Amino acid sequence: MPGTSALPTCHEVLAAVLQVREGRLCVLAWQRAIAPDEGRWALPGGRLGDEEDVEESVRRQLAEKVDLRDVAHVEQLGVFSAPHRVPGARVVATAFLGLVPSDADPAVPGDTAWHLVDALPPTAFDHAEIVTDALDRLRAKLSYTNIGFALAPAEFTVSALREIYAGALGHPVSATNLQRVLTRRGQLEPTGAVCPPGPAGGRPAALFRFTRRSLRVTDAFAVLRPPGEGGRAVVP
Amino acid sequence: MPGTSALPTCHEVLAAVLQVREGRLCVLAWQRAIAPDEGRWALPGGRLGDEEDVEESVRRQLAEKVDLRDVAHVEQLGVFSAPHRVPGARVVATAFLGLVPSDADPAVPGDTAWHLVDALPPTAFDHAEIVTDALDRLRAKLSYTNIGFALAPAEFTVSALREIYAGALGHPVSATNLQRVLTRRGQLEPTGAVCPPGPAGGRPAALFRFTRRSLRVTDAFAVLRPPGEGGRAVVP
DNA sequence: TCAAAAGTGTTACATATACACCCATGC
DNA sequence: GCATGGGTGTATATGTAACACTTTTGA
Repeated sequence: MPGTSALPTCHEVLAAVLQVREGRLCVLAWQRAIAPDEGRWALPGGRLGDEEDVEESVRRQLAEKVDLRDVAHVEQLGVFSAPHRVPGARVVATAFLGLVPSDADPAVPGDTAWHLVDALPPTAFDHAEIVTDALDRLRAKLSYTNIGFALAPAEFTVSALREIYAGALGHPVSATNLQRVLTRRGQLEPTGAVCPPGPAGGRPAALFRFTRRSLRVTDAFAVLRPPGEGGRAVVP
Repeated sequence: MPGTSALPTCHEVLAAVLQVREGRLCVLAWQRAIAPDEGRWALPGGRLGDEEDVEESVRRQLAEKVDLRDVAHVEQLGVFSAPHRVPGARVVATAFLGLVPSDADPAVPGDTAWHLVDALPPTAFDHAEIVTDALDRLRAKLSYTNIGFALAPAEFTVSALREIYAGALGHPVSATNLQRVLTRRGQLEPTGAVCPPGPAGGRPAALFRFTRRSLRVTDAFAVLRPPGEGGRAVVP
């Protein structure tokens, strides 16, 4: 049986934590102080513990870097398992996407910083690939789920939300259409409150919130939906 | 640091291999002959080898159950890592979705059989959950990718394709609309040949093929696409 | 000529984009 | 009043579902 021999492997979890900061999408990373890959930037994470699954592990380890309450959504991206992806004994990694609302400003350790995703400094091991996968996942899900809730504050104006979507997607987004699409899908509701205008004047902006703050597919069955269901599929 | 201690773990791969057989979606499983979970049905897979990544491993191991040429598509579903998901030493599993064209009839070992996904016999460990994830993934991707190529023969009539889609999705599908949608997206092209009608007569059906036989997103950016791009996004 | 199966045309509907227009506030 | 930003109305484009209708064969 070629290839097998069942040397024990270690298992680690790694998270690409994304946040829109000042309209630009950023990822959290820390700078390695020791070899291998000394000086390069690595994603937060660490060894899987004996009595936790990978989801629990990544949440536990993120709590060491940022306040867990700041991480609004975590989801698995996939396994990175190239035999020599890190030097030394074999380590298989499960990669995660984590999202932080744009109004959170968690205290991070001194070796840790936010980096613009499109100006990433040299990264350790295969971590750049994980960031790419996280970006792809986020951008895809922005179009067919309510995942925006995890990037937005609890309450926000449509303008603020527009800026978040534009920053995350990397292209301009129309506030007009964003509001209409999200409202039609039942993702957005007005809080009733308004946000006073700035010094330059202008009509006060209404405040909105996401109706749900957990992941939900809002545009399932784009085609080939079951007959007779008319509108959108209902995904519980 | 709670939870950690870094006992070495083993890593296995598991595959939910799906095929539409006689219009019904089936999954490949083998019956365990020994404890634990003796007599229950398990997904094909096995230990990760030292010099292969998980993708290579699952393809290698599937080759032991079915001819590799019969497996048209393999993709990662995710990690299953509950601490005691299998008895004894800890094993972390990477689960895969595998797809076999409906005209393939691979020789499978004596302990292995195809089962209707909606009448699955008792399964071993957490394998039922993997099958559920595989189903969800397949059904979602049928609506926004060309993944149907992996379930269909090299050439087929629209009627045959309709039956495959209906079997996989679990609900009726209109041949008329299926042809139009897939054609418009550039997934389908006529081969020029026709298939003679059966004994009951009828107009001979044209034969079609998928234009590409590797996974491709054909309906990206359902909403919130970049401004001015008009039609569909181009995904290389 | 009729029944059966395949394929096309047409209409209705849903949803998204673009853009013009109206609203509410500070100065 | 006027500039500034916020929000709505409306036309247009796209794409899918439903269904009637035509085409092509075997008996």
